[in-house]
Amino acid sequence: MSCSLRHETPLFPSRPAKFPKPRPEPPISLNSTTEPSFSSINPPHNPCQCQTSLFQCERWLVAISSSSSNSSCMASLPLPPNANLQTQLSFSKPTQTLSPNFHENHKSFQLSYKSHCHQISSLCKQGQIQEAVDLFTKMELENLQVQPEIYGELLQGCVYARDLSTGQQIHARIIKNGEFLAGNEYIETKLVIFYSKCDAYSVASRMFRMVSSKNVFSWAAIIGMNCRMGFCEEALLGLLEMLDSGYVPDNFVVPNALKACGALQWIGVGKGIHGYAIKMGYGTCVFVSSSLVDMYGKCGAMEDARMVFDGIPEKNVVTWNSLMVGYVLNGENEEAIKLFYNLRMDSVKPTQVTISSYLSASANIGAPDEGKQGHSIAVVEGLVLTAILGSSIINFYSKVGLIEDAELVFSQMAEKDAVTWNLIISGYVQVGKIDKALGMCRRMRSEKLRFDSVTLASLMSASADTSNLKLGKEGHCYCIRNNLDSDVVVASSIVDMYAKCKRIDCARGVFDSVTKADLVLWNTMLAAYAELGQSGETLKLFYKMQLESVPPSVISWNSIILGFLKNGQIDEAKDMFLQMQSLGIQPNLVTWTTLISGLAENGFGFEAIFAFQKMQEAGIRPNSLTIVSVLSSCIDMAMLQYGKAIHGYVTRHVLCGSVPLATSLVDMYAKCGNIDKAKRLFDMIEEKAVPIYNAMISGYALHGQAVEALALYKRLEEEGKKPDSITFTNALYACSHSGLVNEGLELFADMVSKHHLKPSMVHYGCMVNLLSRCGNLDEAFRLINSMPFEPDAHIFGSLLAACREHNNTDLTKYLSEKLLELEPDNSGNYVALSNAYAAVGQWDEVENVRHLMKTKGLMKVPGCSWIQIGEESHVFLAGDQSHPKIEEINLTLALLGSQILCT
DNA sequence: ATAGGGTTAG
Repeated sequence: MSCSLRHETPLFPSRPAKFPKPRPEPPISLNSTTEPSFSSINPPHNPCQCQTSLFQCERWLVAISSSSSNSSCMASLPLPPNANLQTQLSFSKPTQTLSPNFHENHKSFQLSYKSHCHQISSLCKQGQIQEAVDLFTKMELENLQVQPEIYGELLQGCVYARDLSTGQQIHARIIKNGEFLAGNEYIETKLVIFYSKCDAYSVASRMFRMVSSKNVFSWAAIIGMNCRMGFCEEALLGLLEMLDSGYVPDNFVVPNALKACGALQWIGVGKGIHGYAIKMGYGTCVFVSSSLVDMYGKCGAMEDARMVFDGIPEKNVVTWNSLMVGYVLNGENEEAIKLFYNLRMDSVKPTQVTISSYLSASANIGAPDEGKQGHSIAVVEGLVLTAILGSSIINFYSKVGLIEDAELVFSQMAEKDAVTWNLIISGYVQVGKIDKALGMCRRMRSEKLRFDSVTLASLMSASADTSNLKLGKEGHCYCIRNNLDSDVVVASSIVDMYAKCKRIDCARGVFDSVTKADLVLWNTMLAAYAELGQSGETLKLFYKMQLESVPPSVISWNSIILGFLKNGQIDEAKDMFLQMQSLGIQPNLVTWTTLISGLAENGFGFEAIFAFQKMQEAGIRPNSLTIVSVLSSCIDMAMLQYGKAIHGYVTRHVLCGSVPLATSLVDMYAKCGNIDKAKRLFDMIEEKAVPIYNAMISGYALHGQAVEALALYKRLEEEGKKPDSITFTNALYACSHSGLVNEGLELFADMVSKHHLKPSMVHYGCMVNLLSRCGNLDEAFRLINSMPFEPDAHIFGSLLAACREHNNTDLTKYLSEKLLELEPDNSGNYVALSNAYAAVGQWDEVENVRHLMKTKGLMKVPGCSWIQIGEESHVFLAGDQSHPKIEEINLTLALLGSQILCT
């Protein structure tokens, strides 16, 4: 899989457009070419003393009021791009001359006036604001005296349509009318409501402060606007000020105030308002009680939310939705799902909100059947597939691993936004379909949607998963150019990307550049050091985070333990394991599994098994990873009986089905000496993955059953599966163990020409071993010369092992010098060395090598629990086929010509 | 009055 972008549309544009910060309101300047903003709108105290004139500002017509002292912009009228100023002016300023037959027509004018007003009103209610304004203009042109209510209706129409610019035109005409409408409470209130609803924050609040007549409606509008725009404290302050000035917050204000409490999680204030609402008799208002349910849910008080909910006699769908949202928010997904069931039983018609929340709950607990029902109900109910509903469905399918279904919904959606795209992208990333994710990114860009921090977090995660440093760097640069790198989530993903691409220095650089690190970011950096076994750096960071008042989570502790284990510091790891518990952090599944596998990998098989028992006593259910680690310890200790017990546990707890686990079990039986049982288990597995074949082949190889091993390799090929590098290591080892030179050579050739695999040092090592064991040292040396790399210690080890046969003192001397120069890095090589000395009878040297091994702490073959150096070597091979050093282990065994000790 | 997206540990 290639993520190269060379021949594709570049994912990240090299010269991105400036990334504008979202602005609630456009800037203003009379001589600027941009749209005027409202920040400089400064309504005069007494509009009737003002004269209003109109100026054109590029495409904008601006109403300017000139009072005696200064002139300021009052409102703006957008003009169509090619509008002629003159016509526009005459259009807005009808002549004052009366038509000659005015009086004759007066009666019919009155009739048409009424019908016009009625028509305007109904047009406004239908949301046809433009048509209403046209009719209104017609009335003005006909010199009909327009009553204040009409302006109110029109403004209300603009509120429905959220049409800011048309409302501004109405405002301008109100100002033009000067004396007639000045100080009209109804109009002023409507204007405040209009600007508030359109989220024109500064105009609305300024105007509200200016108007002489405040009332419950304008207060409600201002509080609501503050709430919507996230100024929750201001909203609540408004409520207090309102009460203070003697206005009585009604059942329209209370929901907004409750919303602010919910957003701030101020449950105390929320409860106060709850009390007020009950006293005022709003308890029966479904708007108020639904808001209470929502507020308690947002504050995490689900019992209270439920109590309010249960006390509502006439619930509507919003009430149900609010409670369900609360459950989802507080992680009580099962409750949310139960509630949906009750809602259905109550014959409540679900809305998009219902389905979205229900799907969130289903996605969170990975309940495919439940979620599918939600999708079906949405279809049956004929709900429109909006961006939000569609996104919820996509999120659900991708979280339960049904990416194809997510794709289908995605293709059906007419209305997609950045969230929709981000969901499908992260869905692909999560299932490892990185190319598809990148393709979606390109499509997203071609639809003129910009990548945001969420897109980049997914992209960085994709780069991390594939160790694609090039893509990662490009993404990082994009983040810098577009100010996305200040987002901690993005920063975490960048740090993780650099760490997984083996650039710990870059990771640390990015980490250090973040000013407000959160827990996840600290944990990301800790994990990066831990993975490398840099326990010192991990620990330093661990202390540093606490100095900066970020309390470590169980994840942080897990990294500390991992760091020590990766560095072989078993005692320190165990100490940390105890420390975390004394500080009240309970080890979780990951902690136990880290500990168990760390102990196993460091050769502490008994301790690993002991820890596994402790884990069960602590009531933590192991998963397949834990079992694999324990099995590797069983193999290590050749504890067939315990391995069988684990097998029983796996069967009882239905943990089967995992490929690594099945592989491990086959491996365990094979390596613990029960090859027949291994074969029986192997045959029982229906869908056999390549690693399971590898385990079985390795088992046969270890038992010297090379013919069976090669037959299995053939079978693997016949079944159309692709042998991998480990398959060849094991099969070559079988040949080498049984001295099957021709078969080995054939395998080696197959590997290169038929399966296009590049032999690694290990494969060359196997071949050298095979050739030299069969006495064909010339061929072995020829192969070494043809290798694309310098021979390593293993190769010399192999050759040394061959010296046992030849008792060639000179060659032993030469090879052992070479090997010692290379500083043999595992005990296998030392063993080979010592065996070679033993073969030529240099027992002093044998003792020297043993001593060397002891001082280097290498008395163990990696993954092998015990060896006996000398004429006979007994080895218990540890590790399953996914052991990180499996190739080395297999080779070491080949070197040793070891015997399996059967139990 | 209610709804959708991203990052960390074995």
